[in-house]
Amino acid sequence: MSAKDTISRLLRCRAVLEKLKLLGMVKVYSDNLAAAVGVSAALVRKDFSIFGLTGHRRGGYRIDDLLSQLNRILGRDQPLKVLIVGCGKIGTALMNYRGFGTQGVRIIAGFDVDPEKINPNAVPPVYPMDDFERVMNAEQIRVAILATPENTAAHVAERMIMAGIRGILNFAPIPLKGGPSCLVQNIDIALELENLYYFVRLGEATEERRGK
Amino acid sequence: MSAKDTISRLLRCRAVLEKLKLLGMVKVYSDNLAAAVGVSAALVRKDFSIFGLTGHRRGGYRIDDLLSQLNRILGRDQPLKVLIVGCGKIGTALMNYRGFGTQGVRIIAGFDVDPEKINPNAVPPVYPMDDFERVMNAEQIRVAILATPENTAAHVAERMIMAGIRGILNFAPIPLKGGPSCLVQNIDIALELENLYYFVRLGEATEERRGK
DNA sequence: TAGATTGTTAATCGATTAACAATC
DNA sequence: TAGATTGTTAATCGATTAACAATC
Repeated sequence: MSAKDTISRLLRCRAVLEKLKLLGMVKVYSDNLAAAVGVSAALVRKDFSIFGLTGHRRGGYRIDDLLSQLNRILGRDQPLKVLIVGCGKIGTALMNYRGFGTQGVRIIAGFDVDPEKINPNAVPPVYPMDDFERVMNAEQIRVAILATPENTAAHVAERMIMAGIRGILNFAPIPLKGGPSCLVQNIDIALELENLYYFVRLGEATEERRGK
Repeated sequence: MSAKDTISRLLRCRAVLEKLKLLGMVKVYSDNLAAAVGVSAALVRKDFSIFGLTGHRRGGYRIDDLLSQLNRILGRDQPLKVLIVGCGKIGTALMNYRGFGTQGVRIIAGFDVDPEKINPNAVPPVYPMDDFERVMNAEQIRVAILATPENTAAHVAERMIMAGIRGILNFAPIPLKGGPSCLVQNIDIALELENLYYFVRLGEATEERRGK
């Protein structure tokens, strides 16, 4: 899906632009952005043109302008509020993840069925799973991270979807399918490792062949 | 990159096949696999044909045969040994991740610069970063997970690559680029959430329009 | 002006799908 | 045999790139 890839690239452009701005830079060329994001300059301009992001012929792009246009498109007005379901190791790690603060992601609460994990006074608080629907509605949240063990993941996801969650980032070690009312993005860590390993071995195989 | 996608699909097919085998099933059709993996049957057969995986006209595929052929291609002979660099919240969570055991991924050790994190008696053990090269060579490891904070990630990655690591799965909240000797797969959690959120909002927008 | 960069169009490339002959 | 499924080819689809006129 290219729409997805286009948005990914725009998000990465935004991250780069924010860093450039902090460094005090004022303008940037498609060439610079492309190098920073790791794609071709033509593709950066193409992505921009899809959303009507414009610069100045000969003069590149004003970083401020580009950022405010990107923020309008990508929605950076309010922070992205997220719930975490499953407060085991991974869930807990994500509760206080450093990478979120800078990116405008805010973890509002965690949920678990294990009474020992509950702690409404922590920041973010951890509530019993029974409170999920209530908190979700009270805070108007539509995106959640799923981080339960494999055996409960599908069941829990169903409950979240029933409650009205529209997007799930799934860290459970089993891929889930979305549905008409809910998008699912699976993060399959074991699969990523095995995929990486395949190409590592492939590279070694071709190296050996060359070496001969 | 399709090669990457093809391998991902084959890995997912393998995972499905292993479950079917546990259930006592003997044969499977491209149709079944496709539904389980969430792609078209034609694509499953296409992926198979790229690697010469064959079944029986009219008779589908024998699960045992397919599994052993897939294992040959994807390399399931020995477990995939992995090191983790950075034993903060995320790194520690991955140290004992349940999803790895079943998939043949084995975390051999973790590393950190913080003396308080060191524990050579834990399973897996956590060593000082100074021991990285030694352990990597002793265990013949080529793939590692990077889970340090943003500010040290690039520097640490460089050290890992110098040491001879060939593949890095990067959980640090800053995308890294690979190089000729090392592949990098970035897991950018904030970006995944923002991407998901974009399409959630997009869906809501079109729903509203329909509602009118 | 001369030179450089954008914005966009057309060309290319590659992945997926459709379709069907082969065949069990 | 009749029917169903594979393996593969050709068609389609879509994303990326190349190229260049517009223009600052």
